[in-house]
Amino acid sequence: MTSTPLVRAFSGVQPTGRLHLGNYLGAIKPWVEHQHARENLFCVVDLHALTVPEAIKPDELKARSRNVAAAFLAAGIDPSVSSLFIQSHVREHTELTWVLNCVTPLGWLERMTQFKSKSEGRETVGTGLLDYPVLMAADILLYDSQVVPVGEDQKQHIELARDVAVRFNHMFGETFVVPQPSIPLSGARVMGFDEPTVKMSKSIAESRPHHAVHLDDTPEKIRKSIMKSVTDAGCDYDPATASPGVVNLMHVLSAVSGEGIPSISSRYTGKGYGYLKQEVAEAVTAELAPVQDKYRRLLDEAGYLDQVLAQSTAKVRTLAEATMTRVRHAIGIG
RNA sequence: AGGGGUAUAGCUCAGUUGGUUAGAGCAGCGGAUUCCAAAUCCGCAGGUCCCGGGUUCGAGUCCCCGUGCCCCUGCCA
Repeated sequence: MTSTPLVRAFSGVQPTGRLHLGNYLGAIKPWVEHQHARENLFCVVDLHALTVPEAIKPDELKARSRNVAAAFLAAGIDPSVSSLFIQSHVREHTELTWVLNCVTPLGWLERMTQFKSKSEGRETVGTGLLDYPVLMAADILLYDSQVVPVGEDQKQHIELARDVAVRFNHMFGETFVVPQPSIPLSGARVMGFDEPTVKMSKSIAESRPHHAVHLDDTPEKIRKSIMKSVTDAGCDYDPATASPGVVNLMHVLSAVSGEGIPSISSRYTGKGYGYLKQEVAEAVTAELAPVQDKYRRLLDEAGYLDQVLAQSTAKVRTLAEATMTRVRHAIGIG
């Protein structure tokens, strides 16, 4: 049986902070639902987690990387279909980064908006923070990735990866596949429960417990965070005019139940927000329960997780080695 | 490299001539209130006072060494 090769997609997730409902509904769940549509490489990018050295907790980083991988499996990523591996386990990422560094003009990095916003106000900025987009380019180019599903905030980084690939190809001959950004699969954009005007964020959630619902939260905590979520003094469920917090709650409910926003809106018209919150809390708890169950089992008997990671790593390493051989040959090293 | 300034709670900062248990505002957490939230009120928690030495009965405070950051002046095959 032969089939046309699937488009290869690369997705990275940082092992910083705990995964939350926004990560789940916005990214993981849609990935699971569409994992047969293309060849997916899911990479826990622990090297990217080093870019803010003040935040590195060496004794926790390994565990966090494994936790993220376990969460992916628990959410339904099928390791026989998709690859799931940890970035630092494939050494070629760092080697390619150095080569690409030498090809990347400094100005390209200095004008990255994420670098500017992340370095703003910080006392010291490590070189790694500036170099972050090059590491990301290496991640993508190493596997001849054709598409990279990212949100608006990461689009500039994909463009940099393209620019670097084109520049290298131009200087040293056709070596890299030039990747395309792709709209992430129709994921919900979940806003912070305590501040519904900003996207739910792992870093904010670390200092504000009720900012997010985490994948490993207890039902009591889930309920509390949702009940405490910010709304307004009125009673408006019209998606066009309702306050951000109410709209966010309706989106979350829609994402887990599949019910359309207009239907939810009309069901609750005339009722207090408390009732909506209760339903959201119950729906989220029910949605997460089986995932949490599997997640705990995976971490309890770590053998399976390690085996999955080892198999995926071996598989993707073949791709990485092939690319690096081309790169070394093109540029004259190795 | 030299000179100066600075380092205290998650953030912004107080902290007297060296003196009891290092404080405030904001943020956070819990409670009251509210259909829920907000506002308000009550309460709670949070610190290696940058690291290491020294002086002293006693050091956040004084001295020395180191480190990070900011400013100035230089050096640079």
